[in-house]
Amino acid sequence: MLDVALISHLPNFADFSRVELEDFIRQASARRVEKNTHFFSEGETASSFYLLLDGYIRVVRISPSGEQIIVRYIASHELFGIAAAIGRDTYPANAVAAVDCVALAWPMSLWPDTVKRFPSFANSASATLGNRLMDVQDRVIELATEQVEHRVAAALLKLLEQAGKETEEGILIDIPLTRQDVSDMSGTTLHTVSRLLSSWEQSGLVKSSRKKVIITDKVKLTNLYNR
DNA sequence: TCATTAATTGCCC
DNA sequence: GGGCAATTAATGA
Repeated sequence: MLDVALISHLPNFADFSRVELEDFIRQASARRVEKNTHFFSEGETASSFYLLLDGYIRVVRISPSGEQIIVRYIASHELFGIAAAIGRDTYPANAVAAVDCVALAWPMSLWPDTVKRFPSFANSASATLGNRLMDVQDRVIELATEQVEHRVAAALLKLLEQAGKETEEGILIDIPLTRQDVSDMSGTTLHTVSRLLSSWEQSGLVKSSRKKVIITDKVKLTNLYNR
């Protein structure tokens, strides 16, 4: 039996009564997904919507030429797979666990009624979609106008926002992240990312090792990006 | 220890 | 900047 405490503190559920929340969570099922396996794939019938409780998810699309593009990462407490909210009956992208993940899943058939009954739920879903739309727009502009250095810096700063964790050395991006991953996010190659990270490491902006990036000077990295 | 996967670097376009 | 290859490093079975 799932506990309402898992979600009761989230703004999505602000106007659910205790009973309504209990009823809602009774209809959820917990889904554990191992690192590097799919929650769902692009084009699949969207039978559930999800709330990520723990972990990080990569949203991935495959370009016509077969290259993988990381569209974004999803962090804990975000809704995902909300195809119904944008009037689709299939998922628009692949959702892959970047680490071992736990999420709650509800049947998509509950979506319309839930949105109707609970403004807090509807509003936070809209906000989530709105934020993602803004991110996409930012990235379109970046890809069209910015230098590679700026795009890579922007990708790292975005991840920092979502998955930053304070450590003694700096702020760690708390997701296993290869050079390839970073290049799949910023439209460049792993070689260029490797070279950039090496030079940034020399000038003290970041520290990186295998699947790990720590930002040691966020201000300088941000300035680099704003130039 | 071995096989696999990731990262770095140099050379060339 | 990207593509490629050679090499080295880290990791996990």
